[in-house]
Amino acid sequence: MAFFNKLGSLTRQSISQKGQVPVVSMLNSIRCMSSSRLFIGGLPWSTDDQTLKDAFSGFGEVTEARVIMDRETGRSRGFGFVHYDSVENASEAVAAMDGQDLGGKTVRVSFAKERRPHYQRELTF
DNA sequence: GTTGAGCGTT
Repeated sequence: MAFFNKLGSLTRQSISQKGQVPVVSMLNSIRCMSSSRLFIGGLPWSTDDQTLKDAFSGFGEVTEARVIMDRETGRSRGFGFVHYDSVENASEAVAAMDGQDLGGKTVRVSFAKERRPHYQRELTF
């Protein structure tokens, strides 16, 4: 199952990270995977919400798809978020879409970090 | 008419 394969991958990845207590970053990885929100990086500048949703709608119900726009210029910042109705579907999307070509760019798909209030932005855990 | 690692206005 892709979910547990990815968990093992993230665990090994977190243990090799520098400057962090392994168990802390491992718990962060597990916490991220308990969510069905995905971070999508490396998007072409032309990608919009609907394009993003279409690209990720083959692995389950996409409840939200958003390309983050620059608040001043209104142009894409080249990344976005996709929400699924379940963690399992999100996991399948990571396995299937990470590293794939989308509009000529190689996209990076991973579980999103927990969205935190601004006053906690500098905190790791 | 530009950019290319990152983690989002509610």
